[in-house]
Amino acid sequence: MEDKYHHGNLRQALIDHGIRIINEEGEQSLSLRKVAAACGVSHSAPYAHFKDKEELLSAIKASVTERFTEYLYRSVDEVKDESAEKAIVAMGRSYVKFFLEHPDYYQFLFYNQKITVHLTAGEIHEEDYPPYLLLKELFFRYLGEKGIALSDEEKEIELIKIWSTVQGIASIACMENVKTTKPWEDYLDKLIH
Amino acid sequence: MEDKYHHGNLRQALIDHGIRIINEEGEQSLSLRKVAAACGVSHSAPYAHFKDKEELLSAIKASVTERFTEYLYRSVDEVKDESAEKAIVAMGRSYVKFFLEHPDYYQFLFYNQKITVHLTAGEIHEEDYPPYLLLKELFFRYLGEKGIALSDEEKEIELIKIWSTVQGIASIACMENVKTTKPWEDYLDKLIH
DNA sequence: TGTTAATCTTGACACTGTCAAGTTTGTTGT
DNA sequence: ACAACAAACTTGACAGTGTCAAGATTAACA
Repeated sequence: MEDKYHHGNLRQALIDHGIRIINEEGEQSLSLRKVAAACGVSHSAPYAHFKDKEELLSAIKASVTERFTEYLYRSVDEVKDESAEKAIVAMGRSYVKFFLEHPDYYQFLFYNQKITVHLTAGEIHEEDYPPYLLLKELFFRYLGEKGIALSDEEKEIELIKIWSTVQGIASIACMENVKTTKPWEDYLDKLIH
Repeated sequence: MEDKYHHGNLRQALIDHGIRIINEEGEQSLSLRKVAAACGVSHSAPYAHFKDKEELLSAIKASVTERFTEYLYRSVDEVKDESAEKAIVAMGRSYVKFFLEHPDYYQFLFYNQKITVHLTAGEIHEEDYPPYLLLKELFFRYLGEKGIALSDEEKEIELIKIWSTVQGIASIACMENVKTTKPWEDYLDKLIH
């Protein structure tokens, strides 16, 4: 750092301060100039690392997605000695909890149509979206433990149903204008019918 | 209209052009000045009707929510002679279809944390959120038709599960970066287990 | 008909994203 | 060691933004 002309690691600093600002002040109030100032560089410095604001947001989004994925894996790991059903519920709870702990991340991750996640490279299909992979793995383990046999099609339908339920509950829990009468945790207990 | 100093119905014109712009160019590119220009009025004119940009967006949001609700009711009405289960599926399909037809509305309706819907006045609780009321009505009819008896708690849990599943599927269907292998309609067929 | 309040305009301000041009520094080839 | 080059960063400018204050126009009403 210090007072060098070259920052040293501006790219990562921009991402980190960007995440902090989004979480503290909301996405709306994140500006390139503000992030630059937070990193102690001039207002145009970010353009050496990102084509435009969109590209910085995309990088921030990828970074948040990584943290989200780690968060899910950690929660599942904590109950790794118990049943797959417990693990799925644990994952669902963490899924929602993550966004309640970081209220601005939900909108940021899922609802910037102009931003596409680039975890590695290219578009993300369900098949290589890490949270989905985790759920898939757990669900297959669940089917094994229960001795349930399903066709591939039935499996996918069930998977999408579970995933979308969790996603939907997170969505509802994050909506400030819609309140459920029961705490959201209650809706996750019977995630698998 | 004409060349009068007083527009006549500027408030509604701002809302209508606002909706059009959001749907044509996306929410990001909606500015107060642009809407004002579209209405043929000076850049500060909107301030006679809305405190700030947020308040205009809030009015637009309420207007879109109304259209959304109407859209759902219409689709349910089209199958009013069939079973409640069919109606629920029809509603689910329309729920998703509405946002696929108006790609910018999804983010706009659900993910502007700073905007709260004011359909009549005050916050919206699940209890008086019209789409939820519709689903509730259909679900109770479904239970009657099937002769299923549930406790109030069980009823609510099932309702939230159905609602969040539909919401989640809409969410997934609207995500450009996540693609399912099957068309989203397939995941709605077995909405009720 | 005169007063008042609502509606709209004009002008200004700070802030935004972006670009062009110039400056500093690390790297690389000889 | 040194020149050449490319990457990283600065400075300055531009159009567009939300918002406010002050003034102009008009409708409504006493």
